[in-house]
Amino acid sequence: MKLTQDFYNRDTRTVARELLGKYLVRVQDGLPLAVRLCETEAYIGRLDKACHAYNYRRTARTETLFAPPGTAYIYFIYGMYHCLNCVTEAQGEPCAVLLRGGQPRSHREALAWNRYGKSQKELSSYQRKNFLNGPGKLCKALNLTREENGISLLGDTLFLCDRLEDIGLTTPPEDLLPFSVSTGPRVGIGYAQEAVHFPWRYLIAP
DNA sequence: CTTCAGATGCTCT
DNA sequence: GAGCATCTGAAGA
Repeated sequence: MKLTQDFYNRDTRTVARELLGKYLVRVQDGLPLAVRLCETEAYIGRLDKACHAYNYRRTARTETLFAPPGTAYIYFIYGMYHCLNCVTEAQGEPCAVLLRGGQPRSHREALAWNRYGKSQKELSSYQRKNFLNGPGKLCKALNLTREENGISLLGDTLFLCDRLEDIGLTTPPEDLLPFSVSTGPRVGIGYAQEAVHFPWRYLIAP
């Protein structure tokens, strides 16, 4: 079923870990584009210098992090890309999980078109292999921008669920196999002093 | 496979 | 004005 507010209203690291293997669904032109998540990172404002809302810093950008759990926090980065997060913990605690990578599970043609402006068949093997392994890539493929910042993940246009049957598809057997979780330091936060080493990156082990 | 430069504009000081 | 929770294509090994 669709993940509820109770799912997001928990410790951010727990949510980040449990989001692995879940499906991110973005409805575009009536089509449910689905991605299986395989990489996430936790950001916890009250104690984490890597978090945009460290020490409860409140600015126009971080306002979304103070929204209720189960809100989408989408920000613009490096002048070109967007990153999608799920707001977590009790409202007022500025915390989120960055969605860093996934695997396509539906409408691959639409995903390829969003990402490269061409058909799936025209992609190079390099492009295929690195199709959704980055937060900017995820947003590009799902056509997510700041337009979607602040929308609820409990609604019907952008949400997470634990089975493809929830959107009228069939979950492939490989997705039902148990997996183990790897952890490690987060990516691209070299400025964050002691928080640089926090092992708050979660991946489905290879 | 790896490294590397360059792109590009918002955000906060 | 400096820096950024990134990606791409080209070039080298």
